[in-house]
Amino acid sequence: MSEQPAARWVLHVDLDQFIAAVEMLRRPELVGKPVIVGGRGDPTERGVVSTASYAAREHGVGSGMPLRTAARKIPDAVFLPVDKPAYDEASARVMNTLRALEWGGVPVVVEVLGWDEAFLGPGEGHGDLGDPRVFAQTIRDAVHEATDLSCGVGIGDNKLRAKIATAFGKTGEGDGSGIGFLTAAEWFAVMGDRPTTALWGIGSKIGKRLSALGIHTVRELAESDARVLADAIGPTMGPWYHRLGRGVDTSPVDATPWVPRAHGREETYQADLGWDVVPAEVRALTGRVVEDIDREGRPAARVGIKVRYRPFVTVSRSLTLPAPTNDAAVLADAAVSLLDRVEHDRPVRLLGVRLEMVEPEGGYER
DNA sequence: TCTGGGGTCCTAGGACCC
DNA sequence: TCTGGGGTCCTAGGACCC
Repeated sequence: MSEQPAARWVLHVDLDQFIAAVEMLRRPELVGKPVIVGGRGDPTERGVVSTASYAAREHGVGSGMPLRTAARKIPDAVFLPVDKPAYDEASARVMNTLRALEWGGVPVVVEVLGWDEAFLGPGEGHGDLGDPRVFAQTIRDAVHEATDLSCGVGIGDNKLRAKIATAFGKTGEGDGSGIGFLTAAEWFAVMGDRPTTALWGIGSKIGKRLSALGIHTVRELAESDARVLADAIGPTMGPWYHRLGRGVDTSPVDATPWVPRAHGREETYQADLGWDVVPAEVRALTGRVVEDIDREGRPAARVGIKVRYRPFVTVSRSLTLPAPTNDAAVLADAAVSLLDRVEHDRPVRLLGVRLEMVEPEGGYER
């Protein structure tokens, strides 16, 4: 009673503590130490942790935690600023290494997910794929050889299961082998009793809404009524969560280069901003985003701003331009005009500007 | 002690059109 | 007498991911 076609292997590659590992490559003396990368590297400033090394994670420090909280937990940790160009470069080396691999006699298909993750699938016209565990180890060896970085690999019969499987091989989360395995045959034995938030795509908010419906585990989600979920959560998301519960995912591994839909900049200020300087800041942020869309070569069709007054008090406003443009002055005027639609009675903690680009001819491929 | 910064996609309600 | 139904676009907000 399989819900899926015969296994067609998907592998998920995830670099270990990627950002911290890149920092350790150029500062070998940091290996084994609690290293925390985030913000400008000053734990007395507003900012959060981007990545903590495994040694730091042992003390309860993790991504998203305020730097000040991390500093309280590990006063003698090494704090480093985020160095985006260095991670871009290391990531490109890893992805190029993956794209050079062959599996079953033809190049693999590589779908990049971010700086430190990718899905790999068999290429068109492949021959015998052999044992996917053998290829998983080939991946780990090749990445280590080319970059000195280590990675975990998840093996699944679709992307969802491959992604979840990765953690099962990681030190601290799994058996430490570096390779995890999860297919339809193991789905309910492995995932059935876990909370719905163990699924990729269900976070704390949806987890709570599902709990309110009496759905706490992956098995309960799989056995729930998709129509009830559609009514309660929405016609698209409800049925999708139901498929997640069953481990169903038919999306292909797709190497099509990603075409960005929008670019934005936001900044949390170390000291809250008075309204006398807010318009100038919005203009400056807009100017930086215009540089990004100029590189994309498509004009902006919509402009949005975000204003945060205090933690958790955030509003956004947006408008559609009369005609698409990449004229920096016009876009800055539009962004500033949106400020008229928000309250001016309190100082500002964060400002954001977002430009949505016109669709390329023929629309987005994915 | 007090939540970054980069994104994507979905939902809901109102306006408007035929 | 008494407010259809389908569709699109726009805006604000929410949720999720890395």
